[in-house]
Amino acid sequence: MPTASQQAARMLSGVIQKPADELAAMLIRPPKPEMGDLGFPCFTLSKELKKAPPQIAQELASQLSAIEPFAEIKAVGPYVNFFLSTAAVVESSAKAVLADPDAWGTSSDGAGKTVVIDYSSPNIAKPLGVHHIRSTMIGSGLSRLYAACGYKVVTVNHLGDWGTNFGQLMVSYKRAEAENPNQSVDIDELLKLYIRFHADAENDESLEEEARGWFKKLEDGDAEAVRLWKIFVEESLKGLKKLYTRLNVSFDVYAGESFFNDKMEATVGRIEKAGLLEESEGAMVVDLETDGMPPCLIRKRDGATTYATRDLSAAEYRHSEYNFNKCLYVVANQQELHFRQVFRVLEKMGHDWAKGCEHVKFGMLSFGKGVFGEEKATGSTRKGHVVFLEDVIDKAVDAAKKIILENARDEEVTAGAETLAEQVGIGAVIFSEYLQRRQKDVVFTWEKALNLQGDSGPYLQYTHARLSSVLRKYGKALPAADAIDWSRLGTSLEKGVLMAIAEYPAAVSRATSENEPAVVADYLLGLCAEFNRMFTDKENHRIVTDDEALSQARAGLVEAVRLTLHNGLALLGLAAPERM
RNA sequence: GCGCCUGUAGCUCAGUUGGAUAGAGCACGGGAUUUCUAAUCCCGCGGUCAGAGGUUCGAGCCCUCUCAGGCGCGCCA
Repeated sequence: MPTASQQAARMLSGVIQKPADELAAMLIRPPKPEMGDLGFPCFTLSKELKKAPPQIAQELASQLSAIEPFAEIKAVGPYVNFFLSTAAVVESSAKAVLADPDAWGTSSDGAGKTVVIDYSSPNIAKPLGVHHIRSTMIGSGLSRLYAACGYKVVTVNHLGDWGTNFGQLMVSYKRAEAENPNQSVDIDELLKLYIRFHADAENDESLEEEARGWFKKLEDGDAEAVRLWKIFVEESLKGLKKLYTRLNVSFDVYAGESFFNDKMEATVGRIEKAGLLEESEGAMVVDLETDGMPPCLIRKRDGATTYATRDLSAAEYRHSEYNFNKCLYVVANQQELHFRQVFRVLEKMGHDWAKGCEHVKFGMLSFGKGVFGEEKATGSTRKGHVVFLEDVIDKAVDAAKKIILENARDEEVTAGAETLAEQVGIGAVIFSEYLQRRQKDVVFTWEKALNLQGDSGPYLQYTHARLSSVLRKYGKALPAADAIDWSRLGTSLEKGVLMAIAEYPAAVSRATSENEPAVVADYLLGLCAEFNRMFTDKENHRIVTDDEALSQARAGLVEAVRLTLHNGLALLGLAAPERM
């Protein structure tokens, strides 16, 4: 079925000597709905026709007669504006949703393609801080977005489970164990050990040396070092997964850095074989001067590999294992140069597939005034300057619970307050990440984190609860979409809601192509605003009325909004409560 | 010094590939509930789109330069 733009372009093509696709590209959306749904600017024609744009618009409009999908075509200033008929809008919105709710917003754009998404990827052995929410939410949003577009998605958590910090932990643990033989190793205890190490190391430089020694032991396979490492990893993962579950986040694969320990030599061999490896200042590097970048360090002076080597190895592994078309790295801005280097080296190695690798970068999270004293601060786990993600979630859940109990309108809400508070509080935390485009830096404040009103997750969830509530009041099953008399809809508020519904699939595909889940969040806020505007106009837009046909059409509209919102919330990982 | 990112209302942000009078939320002031959920909605207030040039019939958007902030630039990851 041709889109409205294509149809408008075809009609224009009949009265202007220009190909329809060229005209379709010129169509724009008028700034206000009263002005029409599509607009054709006449400025460019002005030159060749030697007439004023408004005159051209008049003449064109008079030559066009409004036939479906348009109800009216008229000149407005220098534009020819097209007004869609309500019937046409219903076709691409309410009817489409109700016909197949699960398919609404999905596409087959990515059919047959695989995308690997590397996200969250925290350094373990310490709990997640709020800043981890960025990669975690952007990545999980993208994984659902790509799945909705028909891609096969493989999500990977590239855990930081290797490095000298484990040596530090071992030193700290050994010292603690000497004082207390029953020293625990749960996640909270590990953090204390970490902080303690850095506190102790300030006064005793030998500790750093000792930590490097322990890490060396770990690399050499020393039994005690390996035993401790395994315990640390296991305990960390336990805490981590608990939090992921609450956030509705999951991974297909946990392949941490240690996983590539035995794979890097082969990668270095391939780099060498490609003639890329050269010696520089005692280290082995790949020169990237012709690419305008500093050299990529492959092997340190002491022969050890680097994180670049590890990422090269991981990319090769991922490609051979999953044969991806795209491989996304949801990692902070800071690593931009690193990934540019890695991708370039992969290309130089002859890996054509490296073109499918993409760094999905995002801005930094810092702490606003009042979080750690009166100045802005960047997080430093070493100083104990962390806001734990779990604390943020818990506080948000508490705040939600308080409001739920204050506002509880019926027994069922009160009875389900615990579960609901968890859904709403976490919804607020998740959604706050989607409130701005990923490239923006974020300043964390408790006030923002705990906001449950305005542009927020709870606002969307509240709207969903309202929609559900009206449908309960309507109380009847809706017939098939074709059996509903949609012509009963037609007020400007109703049309606004229908138009908003119709835009959902485009929002999903744009969010995916731009790797920007925030587009969906933004869309949902707009959809809810449209609905709430209509819903609060109780005089003219009552849903349950004595006029059965009208009620049915409006209930159908409500259900279409609800399903769209439901699907959108699911994409972002938010629960869609039916009461609150 | 070089590279990447950001700069839009007091604050936090949108702005759909260059089109019409630049939009939301928060904050502030006013208003809406005898009837489907007020975590909502409506009205008002609020703008030199960082600045200067340029391209264009038309620029928040494209080009150049400047300014401000963030991040990065081999042996931490």
